[in-house]
Amino acid sequence: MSTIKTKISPDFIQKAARILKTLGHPNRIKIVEYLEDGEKPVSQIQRKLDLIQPIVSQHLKIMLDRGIVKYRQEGTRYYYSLANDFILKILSCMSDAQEMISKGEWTLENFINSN
Amino acid sequence: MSTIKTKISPDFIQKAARILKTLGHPNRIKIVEYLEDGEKPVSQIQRKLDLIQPIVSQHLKIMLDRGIVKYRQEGTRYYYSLANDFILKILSCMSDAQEMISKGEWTLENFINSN
DNA sequence: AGATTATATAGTATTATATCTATATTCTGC
DNA sequence: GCAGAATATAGATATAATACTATATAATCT
Repeated sequence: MSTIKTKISPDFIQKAARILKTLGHPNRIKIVEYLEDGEKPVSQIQRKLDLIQPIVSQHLKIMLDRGIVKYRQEGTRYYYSLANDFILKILSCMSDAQEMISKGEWTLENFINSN
Repeated sequence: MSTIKTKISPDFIQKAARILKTLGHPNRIKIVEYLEDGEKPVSQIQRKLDLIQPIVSQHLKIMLDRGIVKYRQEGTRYYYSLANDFILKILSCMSDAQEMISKGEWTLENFINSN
């Protein structure tokens, strides 16, 4: 019950929404998590997540455009990495949520009204 | 450069994505922020955010279904509030991001490849 | 130069979201 | 019971996101 007092400035709200929306996809979360311990070439991400190559490239492009990841090219390999460690804070926040939910302190889905 | 070490369990990733995606809309962020200091009836949210009523109700419904908000009915009024203060942590995380960006420590958009 | 590898990009079909308008529901006061 | 207020819900439509297939690019190796 701590008083958190958020204040996101009105013109930042659009950007904040964009960041959250971008992270709001399972594969992109997985990619970010996988990049946590350093840069990885596309092929390695692909194998790790068991996805076809264009899917990986497309998700990476989305995250590139939105400043979530960056890359470094070396020959024919593109090494992707997190543009900013900050992104991990959001994920670590989510792993806190996971804990709350597993402890039953938060019931995520409203099953009465579930879509 | 702190080592954050996220670990979100594979079966929680879907849920995490859903939460983030749900918050990934400007109006929903605004609603959550507005609910920060306590429950509010729909009409008040509507006036505050300058939106038409069905839009507000629909966003509230989405967040209700996903366990972000809850409500309490009193007569013809529906008082909505945050289902869990935890959501605010995510927003406070975003206000940190805002600060980083304003300080130039993070360049969000990749303007070369912007879509 | 030709073949191969790694990756990006284009095009497309499918599905999900968002917004709007219109209408239904539910409660209250008369 | 009727009128009005507050809110929900339905339906239509527009837009965006996703995933897939196919193809292009670009570097490397022979």
